[in-house]
Amino acid sequence: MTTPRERARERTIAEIRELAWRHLESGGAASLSLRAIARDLGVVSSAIYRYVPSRDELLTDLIIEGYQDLAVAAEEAESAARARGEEHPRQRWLATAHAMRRWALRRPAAWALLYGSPVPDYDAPAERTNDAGTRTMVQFVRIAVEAQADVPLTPSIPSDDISAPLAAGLVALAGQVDLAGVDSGGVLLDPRLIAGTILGWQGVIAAISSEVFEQVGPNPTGQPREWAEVSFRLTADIVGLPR
Amino acid sequence: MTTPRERARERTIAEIRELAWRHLESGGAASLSLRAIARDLGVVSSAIYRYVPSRDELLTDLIIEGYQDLAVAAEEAESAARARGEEHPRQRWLATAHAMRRWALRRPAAWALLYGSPVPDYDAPAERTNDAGTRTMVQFVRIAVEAQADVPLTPSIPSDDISAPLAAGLVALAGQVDLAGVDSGGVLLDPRLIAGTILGWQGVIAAISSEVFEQVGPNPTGQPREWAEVSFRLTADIVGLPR
DNA sequence: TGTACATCAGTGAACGCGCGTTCACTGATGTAC
DNA sequence: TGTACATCAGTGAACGCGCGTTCACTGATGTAC
Repeated sequence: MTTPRERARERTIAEIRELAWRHLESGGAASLSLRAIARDLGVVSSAIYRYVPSRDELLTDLIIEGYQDLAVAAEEAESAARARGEEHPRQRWLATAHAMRRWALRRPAAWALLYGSPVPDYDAPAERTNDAGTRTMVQFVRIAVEAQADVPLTPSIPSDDISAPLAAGLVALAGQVDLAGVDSGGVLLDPRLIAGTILGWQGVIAAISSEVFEQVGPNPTGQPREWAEVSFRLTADIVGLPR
Repeated sequence: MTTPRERARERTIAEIRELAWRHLESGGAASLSLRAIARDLGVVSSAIYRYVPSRDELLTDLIIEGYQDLAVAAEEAESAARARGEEHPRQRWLATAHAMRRWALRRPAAWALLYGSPVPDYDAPAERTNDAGTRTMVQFVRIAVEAQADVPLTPSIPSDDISAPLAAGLVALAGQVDLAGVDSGGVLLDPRLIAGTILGWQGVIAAISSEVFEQVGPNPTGQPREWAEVSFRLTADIVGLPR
């Protein structure tokens, strides 16, 4: 049961977030300023402190919101691919990757906030951002695990490349991730599969960052989407998803 | 023939660069301030304008210097590997990648400046940074080309994955890079090799960024060097360097 | 239903801080005759 | 070798800007009796 006052409050908070994103999109995290938001809100600068405890808190909220929004886009794209009849794990993997890329191109500054260099003078509290931050990774893990249930995957990582301590570290790492909704049946404990999935996920992010941040210059190949597709296919190969 | 005054001037400029790096290392590009440098230099704030035309110019200089320093470290590491008897292209590729990683771990903020998200309110003038920025890439290209002269490489990119327009784009891209010192003999015009090298280079950078920016959390596997080695080997596979 | 009180949104001034850049200047170091 | 002048490093004040955060306050909106 919400009172009108509560609803007004919610609306104001939502508007603050929206304005914050707009500033972020145009000027980067360093130029996110509570005073500027207050100005846009048509309110005196001290008034935002009714709604936001501090600049850093707002940033943390935005980061979490960004991860969630990205993950939702990625999950919806996978569902849509399934609905379209693209049910092979590889197709779903690629659909997920392309959805992440589209999201990044639509919101480059948001992408930079999530996957660019850390914001100076700000430390993201890992205990609050971790679950949201690993959600896309979990999605890739789920795809890999479900594929594994069908056909044994052969990640393109030679077994010899992974020492016993590293294998142990990978298993421990997998244990830290919130794998709700992933029915692993113990499969995930295969260090090569964990390694492949993480590296695949990392590869997807890398390809997107390279394009968004224009590391090789603007539109280097002239065929950005296809170029991304080539990269993404390689990441699927790393995990060993059959072609 | 340099006068004492000129030498003093050079020393001051060098000191400014050094202080700038120190600030960069501790606070990121956004917190690079001419005033702060002046303070450390023991001089009034307006005096730096004797040596530096503006903040943005200084940033550009630092970026170029960073790329060059990284490239020198990478090139020296490859030479050292050769001198050690590690002459196989794959060994040299890995030695180069590891050198880049060590550089990034030693100078994380410098790495962020080069390969992190773009600095807000600053546009790097591509015509001044490009040559330095592609120098490590050229090194990988050289290794690939020299390997190709020995044994034909088979990049792990199916030919079918590259359309005619993309192939043309890749060839054009290769033409833009300063390939001084690389005797290609026309080999580089193979789009798959170009694609593989770029993706391999990109993969090396991605693996390093992931570690430096702690994208999967701090020290996720417990075996950072070995984990990097696994990633780097995959990048060598992409280019098709024989094991 | 009417009144007294509590809650909350928003105000306005202020604190203390930092920044890039310009400008007229002093005084030391170099150069030309 | 000595003097007159030019060059250059560094000063100090200022302009105009922005920021996060605190604090005592007004006035409207809600709540309890």
